[in-house]
Amino acid sequence: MHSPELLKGTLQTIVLKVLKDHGKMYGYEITQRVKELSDGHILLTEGALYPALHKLEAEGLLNTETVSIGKRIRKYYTLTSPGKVQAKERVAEFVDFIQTMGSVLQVKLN
Amino acid sequence: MHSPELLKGTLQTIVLKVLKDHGKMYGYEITQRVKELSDGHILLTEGALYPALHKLEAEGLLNTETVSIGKRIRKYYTLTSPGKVQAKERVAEFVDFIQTMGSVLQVKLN
DNA sequence: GTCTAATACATAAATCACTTATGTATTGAT
DNA sequence: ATCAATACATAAGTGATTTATGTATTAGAC
Repeated sequence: MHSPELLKGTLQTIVLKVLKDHGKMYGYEITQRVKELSDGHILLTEGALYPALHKLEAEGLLNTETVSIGKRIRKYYTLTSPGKVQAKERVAEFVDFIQTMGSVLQVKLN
Repeated sequence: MHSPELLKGTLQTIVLKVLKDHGKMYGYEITQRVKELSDGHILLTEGALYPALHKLEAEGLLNTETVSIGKRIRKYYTLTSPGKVQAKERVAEFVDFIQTMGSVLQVKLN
């Protein structure tokens, strides 16, 4: 894991983009996918993820569909149309931020 | 300005690296330099900067030298030896973080 | 056949960096 | 003279995230 400080403010961006790239997903699946994509470096905590999902849903960026797998419950999330727009915007904003930080820290990112 | 969320956790890294690159600097000067380097995108607030400087000093990463310019006071900060090491580590950590985020968000940074 | 880890959701209290607000005082510009 | 910029500082409030806790199912190890 990285110093978790840096991760602050990136959770929603990560969730939106991962959902955009992988379509319908449920919470636990998102944590696993992000763990995979980050090579074990980013471990989303449930205490952060679930409230974030609820918030994004309340803002109309996500739709939910609850499915029963045997006796276990899964809540699948998908992006709404505004959600797709937001995903794009958030990623663009992040890239922009990185560019700026590159200038300030005088580092090359590639 | 960017969404300020993303900036969280980067303040110490910025301060340490700017001090490493520009040598002896005082607080206000740091805000101006960062503003310049970031093309006006990153505006450090005093309420964040001064406490951060005090904290870094308390941790032994910075040395201070108070100078009177006429009747105005300036507190110049320089990196200590551990401060230089930290500057390097923090930047490396940030670059690492960016790399990881690039994988998760599937974006190319360059 | 039972115990542990993994799966899967959820919420509440505590933390902590940072914003916002406020304060003091000097200097330069109009 | 007045306002903006320079230059420091601290305290209250905010809010995303961590940590802690809770419930319940399923798969694998021994």
